[in-house]
Amino acid sequence: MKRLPELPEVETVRRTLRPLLVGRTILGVEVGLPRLVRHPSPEEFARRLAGRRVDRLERRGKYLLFRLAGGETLVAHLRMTGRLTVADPAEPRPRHTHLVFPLDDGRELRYQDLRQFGTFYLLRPGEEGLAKGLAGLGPEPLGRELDEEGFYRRLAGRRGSLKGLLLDQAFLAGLGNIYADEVLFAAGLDPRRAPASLSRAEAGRLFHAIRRVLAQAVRHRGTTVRDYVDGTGTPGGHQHHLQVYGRAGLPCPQCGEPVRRENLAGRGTHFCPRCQG
DNA sequence: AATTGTACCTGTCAGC
DNA sequence: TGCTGACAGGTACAAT
Repeated sequence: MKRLPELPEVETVRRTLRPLLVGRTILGVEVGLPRLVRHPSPEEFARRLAGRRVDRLERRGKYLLFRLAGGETLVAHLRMTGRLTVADPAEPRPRHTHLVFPLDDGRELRYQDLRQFGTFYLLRPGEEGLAKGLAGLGPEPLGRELDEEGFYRRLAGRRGSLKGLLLDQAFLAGLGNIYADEVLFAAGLDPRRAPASLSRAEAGRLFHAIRRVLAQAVRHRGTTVRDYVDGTGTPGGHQHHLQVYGRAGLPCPQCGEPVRRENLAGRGTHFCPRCQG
């Protein structure tokens, strides 16, 4: 019940890393935990990465995309406990530092990951399919490709619960356990509801709650419950604004009823049984 | 075919 | 006090 970078956290990492990395050249990479490098082999990964300049830093769902000169893309996913930070090599490396990318300005990009779940790819143009999760992502919730009407139509025929739906990256890219719960509270919808049972008005409420909650969390620079820090090592501020996540048994901020915690779609799910009817 | 369950990991914490 | 085991959750993959 305590961590995880989701869309707002990854977006904050992108924004803080961008001025430190764009225009810099990656001199090489020290791979301390080869398992994290999914494609190509760790040796080829290091060889092809050396000497590449970072042209742009983008985000897709919870993936960070380093667009490199020459057309290749370094793809990073922080999963649960990954941290990407730029630091001076003279600073001692924190525990669980598994990848180190020296830069041409004398600093280095470090990847730290307590639980070793993170994943890295180096892809040529057209190779996006090799990162399966990335290739299968649904629309960006804060982008323009999705509108209220299209969102409503996509609910039809979906089985399972609203909670499961919001966690499905192929349905919508970027929500994780914290924001799924916060969004459903903001929309006043029961996480156990069947997606196809939503009225047009309820779907509209959900659609706008998703965008409102995510945008607010980005403004707060993400949520830090334990592990998350941005590209400069700074924690986020949205944890002070959580309404239900991590508040099981505490009073609902809206009606005072104790927040309930239940296992749903395989995840701890927090909701107010009165406000989320 | 879509959905559900399990593995992957390690630090934390409840309970004895 | 110190140990054990359950738990946390994003995604790949197996199973249903």
